[in-house]
This record gives sequence, structure tokens and C-alpha cells, in this order.
Amino acid sequence: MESPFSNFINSLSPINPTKTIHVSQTFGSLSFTSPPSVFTSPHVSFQKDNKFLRRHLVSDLARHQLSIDEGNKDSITEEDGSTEHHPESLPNVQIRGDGGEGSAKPLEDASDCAAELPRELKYDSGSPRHCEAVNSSGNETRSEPDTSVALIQFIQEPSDRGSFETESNAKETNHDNEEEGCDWQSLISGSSDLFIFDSPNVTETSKGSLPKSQEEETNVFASLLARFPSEQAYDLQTSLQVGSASCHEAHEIREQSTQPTEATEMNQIDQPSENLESASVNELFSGEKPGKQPFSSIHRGLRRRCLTFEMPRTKRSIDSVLFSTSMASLPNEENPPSNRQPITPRVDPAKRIMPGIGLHLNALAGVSKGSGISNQELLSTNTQDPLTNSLTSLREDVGPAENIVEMAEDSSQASVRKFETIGEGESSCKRCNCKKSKCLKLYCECFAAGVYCVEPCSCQDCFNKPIHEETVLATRKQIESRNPLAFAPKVIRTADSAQEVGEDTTRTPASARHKRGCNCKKSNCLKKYCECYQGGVGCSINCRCEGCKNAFGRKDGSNLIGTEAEMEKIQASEKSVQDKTSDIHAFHNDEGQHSEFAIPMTPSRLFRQSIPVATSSKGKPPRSSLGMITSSSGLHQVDGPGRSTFLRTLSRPEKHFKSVADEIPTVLQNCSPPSSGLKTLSPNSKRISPPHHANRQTFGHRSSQSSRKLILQSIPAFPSLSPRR
DNA sequence: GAGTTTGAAACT
DNA sequence: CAGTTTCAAACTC
Repeated sequence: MESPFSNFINSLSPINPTKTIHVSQTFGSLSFTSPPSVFTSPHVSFQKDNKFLRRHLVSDLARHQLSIDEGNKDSITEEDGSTEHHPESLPNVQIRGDGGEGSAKPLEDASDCAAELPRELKYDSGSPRHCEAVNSSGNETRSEPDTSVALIQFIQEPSDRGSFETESNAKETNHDNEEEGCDWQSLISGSSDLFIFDSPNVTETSKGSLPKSQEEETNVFASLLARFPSEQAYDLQTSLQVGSASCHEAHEIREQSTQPTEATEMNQIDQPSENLESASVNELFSGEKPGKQPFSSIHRGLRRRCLTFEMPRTKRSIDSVLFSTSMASLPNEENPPSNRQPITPRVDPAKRIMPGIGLHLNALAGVSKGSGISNQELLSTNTQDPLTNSLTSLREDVGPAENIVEMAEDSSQASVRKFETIGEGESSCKRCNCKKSKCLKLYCECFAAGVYCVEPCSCQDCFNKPIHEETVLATRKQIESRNPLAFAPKVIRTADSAQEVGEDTTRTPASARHKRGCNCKKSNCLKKYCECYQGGVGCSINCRCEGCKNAFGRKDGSNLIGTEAEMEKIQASEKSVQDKTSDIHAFHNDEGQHSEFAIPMTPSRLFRQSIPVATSSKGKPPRSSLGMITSSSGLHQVDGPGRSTFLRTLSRPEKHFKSVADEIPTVLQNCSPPSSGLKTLSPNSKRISPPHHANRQTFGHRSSQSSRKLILQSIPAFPSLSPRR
């Protein structure tokens, strides 16, 4: 850190030093601690994200801001310009492309970030995944340096789209940076992977930063932002804006979250790398801007730990995510997925494996275990593009902090994401304790979340490891063949919820619901035995539970959604047993606030939150009628069990039905005529009938409706649901 | 930490 | 598709 850069920084602004400190921490944390698989996968823990956290935070913030300030990109850019941090990322870029221009400032500003970026780039390049990503992307297959180059290109693109410095140049710049940041490197040396993750982010930041050459920077950013999907732009902006602050926060977060070991750096790295590879690389290289979106997605992906096998899919997922996430439709992204062969990505199992676990997402994770990720991957691989996309998007949603923000997107997309945030909530990093399932069945939380088992797991005869990638994939496929949604997020949040949640990521939207619903008989849905409760969502029509007292919302429609629900939840969490009485109390507690959301959340809650998001993305929201109903209605009514007679898929009535509907993005639902059919069809014929109204009613937040609309609009991209089934 | 409870997943 | 078994998490002590 003592490098001349630090000196510059110091001279420039008092703030910088602090940044540098943070940075150092982050690096250290990164290098030393490997966050657990953060991503969507349940395993993923917030902590895991250390590195990710930054980005995520930033991204999340950015997302939020974006959502809020969609129109204010310019302002953001301005902020970026104001904030010196952004420049940090730029420095690398500047050095590369600008030649003389921005170099000075960027360097200065970059002291922290810049150093990181170059490093990241370097490392990234080194990571096998990067190479893979590059390859997969179809861009030039490049050695490690190539990857860095690619990153650089990204950066440059924003600034200088047409003019890319030669890769060699980029490399040179990188080297320069590296040299300068030797300290960093030394610190980081061990955690190349981590950097890789960062790299995507970095690239983003760098993009934003690149243009920075002071005055130009703002303009450039604005243009860039405009180009980029709001989210991405946001991320960039946020990164820039947040600048030191973000860095600090991120660092802090990391520190807090940093789990020393869980997610090995490899894992984290892999995921991010995957994301990067799939999204960033492909898009960036191939296209240009799409890349940015990918980044956002990437961030999400990063969080999640994706199984390596999923890698290819992850790309898709990412793409899908991008779609979902990016308000603007990204035809490119869509195409890429198709073009990109999810499978190909796997190309180097060794790489994936080696670096760590592949991510498929979270995202995550997520999903958690994002959940989703694996699902996404699987799905994607399987073929059902639309579904997979949705799923992937869902997974992406999973991202922890992002979850909330993303919720809307996710829900809209019905795809994946969010959850995984949950995964984060999972933050605890899921760990399984499987003894007989070999971690190849859904019994295994890790497997179900699409995450590889890690050290913390105390499983026996575990096959859910990169080493057994093939087995894992094959098993997944089998399971998916049975139930395409098997790996999809279980909890779905509707767009409404997402919007509702809006800024408060922590809140569990009333609209969020468990896809399948629970079947609790003895726990009264007041314990984690209940998947709904565990997911932090209320029971819905889909639930067949008996004596439901779910603090998050009862199946019968007694909506506790608001404060009451929170109260109950809290009480329940405190002491599940006393729940009955507590429930009543909870109801009484009607404070407008939903403490739940506000509440820091127990891990479970966090997890839930994140999860719901992810899930939300996947499916429920989509169900036009059903989804709506379920989400919203869940609360209100209906009788139970949502077993619908749903026509379609339901061999097993509800599940398939639900899953399908859930999976279907809200957009699709809306768009698709079938929705109407679905509504009528709802598995629980009972429930369905009133879909629309019920839904609306049920939705705690009316605003949510508007939000949905928005989401829907944004979502356009989702593939048709039909394909799968 | 061991044992029990619970409900999802898997199987028939 | 319903019923049963298997399984592992959640919970209790």
C-alpha cells in the first residue's frame, strides 16, 4: 500500500488513505478468508461474499438507486465523477487506453481501487475460468493475460468502444498496475480467485471509471450508463459513487461476513469467474455493452456459489438474469445463451473444479442456495431455454443484498434471482450433514441449492463435489427430468413484493410465497420444518398445511403480512412452541412497520429473504393468476391446499403445477394468454378462481401492482414457459 | 452431542 | 395419484 499510489492518494484527498486501508483489508480478507459460497445457494453465506459483498453491496445499492432513480443516471454519473473512488477503477483503464489522459487522476483516485483492479485483472486472467469464460464467450481464447485483456477491453469499451488498445497494451497496463501494486499482489497472491470475482466488478467499475478522465468522465459515464442497463449502470455508478465509502463498507462487510474458510476462495472465485465468463466475457467481447448487464448479473452470480458443472448454464443463467435484471431487453443476452452453449463452458472441468466450485449461481446460489443456480444451470443445460432462463434469472436474484432490490426484477422475470440472496441469509452458508444421500439428492441442501459441498459440510460419502462433477450433473439432470423445477427457488416473490420491499431488502414481501407450499401438520408452520416459514414467507393457497399459524402469513388469508406477521415471526423465532399464543399477539401487533423486515434478521430470516427473492424470480410471480394469487393471495386465502387440478403439468398436481406457474415469470404470465387459463386452472381450483382480484387484494402492497407492471414491462425477454413442458 | 420430531423427497 | 419409506434438517434435551 505504501506504493506511490498511496502517496498520491494521500496528497489528493484525506479520504483516500482510509480507502487504502479498507482495500488492504479487503484484500487481506480476500486473500485470507475465502467466503463460503455465497451465492444463491443456500450455502452461500453473506460472509462468503466478502469480496462479493463489496460488489454486491455496491451493486445492490446501485440497483436500489437505479430502481429509485432510474431516470437519474446522469446524476449518478455526476456523483461518480465527484467521487474519486470510481476513478480508481479507471486508473487501470486509463493507463491502458487513455494513454495520458486519465492516467494521472485515475491513478490517484485509483490508489485503492486501481490497485485492486489491476490485480484483479491479473489474477483474473490467471484464473482458469477466465480463460474458459473467454473461450466460452467465443471471444478469442486467451491465456490468462488474455482474460485480463478482455477485462480491460471492457473497460476500454466504455471509454473507447471502438478503440481498444491492443491486448498487449492492456496487458502492459495491467503489468504496470501489478508492478505498482506489488504489495497488493503479494497480499492477494493467494486469492487470485477472489480477485477474479472482483474483476468482474472491477471491470464494471473500471468501465465506469475509465471514462473518468475528469470532465470527460462524467459525460462518458452518462453515456455509458445510458448504454448499460440501469442495473449495471447502477452498479458502476454505485461503485464509483460509493467510491471509497463503498470500498470501506464493503471491506467492513467483508470483515464481518468474512468467513475464514467456508467458501474457499476457489469457490467464490469460480462462481464469479463463471459469471464473468459467461456474461461479462461473452457479452463484453461479443457485444459490447451487454456485458455490463452481465456484470450486474455477475455480481449476483458471484455471490452464489455455483457448482462448476453448472458453469455453462450459469452463463445462461446470467444471461437470463441479465435479461431479467436489465430493464432494457437484452436480445443479445438472450442470444448469447443460446449461442453460448451452456455445456461448453464446462469445458474444463478441471478448471472449474480446480479453482473451486463453479458457480452456477446463487444468484444464489442463488440462491442459495439459490437455489437456484444449480437449477438454472441444469435447466439451461437441459434445454428449456425459457424456463432455464427464468430459472437462471431467479437464481441470480438470489444474490444476497441484491435480492431485495432484485426482487422486483426477479419477480417480474419470475426467474431466478433472488434467492439466493437468501442464500446469503443462508449466509450461514449451508452445510449439509448427509449420510446416505451422498449429497446427490434434494435432501441435501447443498445439492438442492446447486452448490457443491464444502469443508464445513459434515456429509459422508459426498459426491457433490467438483471432482464428481459429472455425477452431480447427471444426477441433476435426472432430477430435473422428473421435476424441472426441482432446483428452482422454492420461494417466489412477486414483483409487487419486490417493489414493496423496495429499499428495504430485508423485508419479506407479503407477496412472497413458497412455490409448492408446505404440508405441515404438526408444526403449525411456525417452525423451520415448514418451508414457507423457513423461507420467511407466508403460507398460501398452495399450502396443505394444517393449523397454519405461519407468522409470515397464514394460508387462510389471515394475513399477518404486516407487522403482525412480523411479530409472529419474531415470536415464533424466539420460541416456536408458544407460537399459538404468540400468533395472536403478533396479530395484535399491527404496527405498520414490519419489524421483520426491518429487523436485522436472523440468519434464517436473511436467508428467507434472499431465498424468496430467488424463488420469486423463478416462478411464482409468473403464474399470472396462480402466481399472483399465490403470492398475494397466499395470504388470503383459499383453502388450502392448493392442489390444483392444474392441468398441465401436474402429474403431481400441485407441485408441477405450482412449479410451473411459479417458474413462469410474471411477465410471461401477463403476456401469455395461458395465464388466464392458469388462473382458472389453479391447482387448487378453489384458489385460483379469483386470481387477479385475489392477487391484488392479497398483495399487501398496492404499489406492488404498479411495480409489477413495471417489472413486467422490463422483463420482456423471458422465453415462453411452454417450452419445457 | 445424542436423540427425537418433522416434513420434504423419493419410492412403490 | 395416493400411500409409504427414506432422508436430513430442525428441534429438544
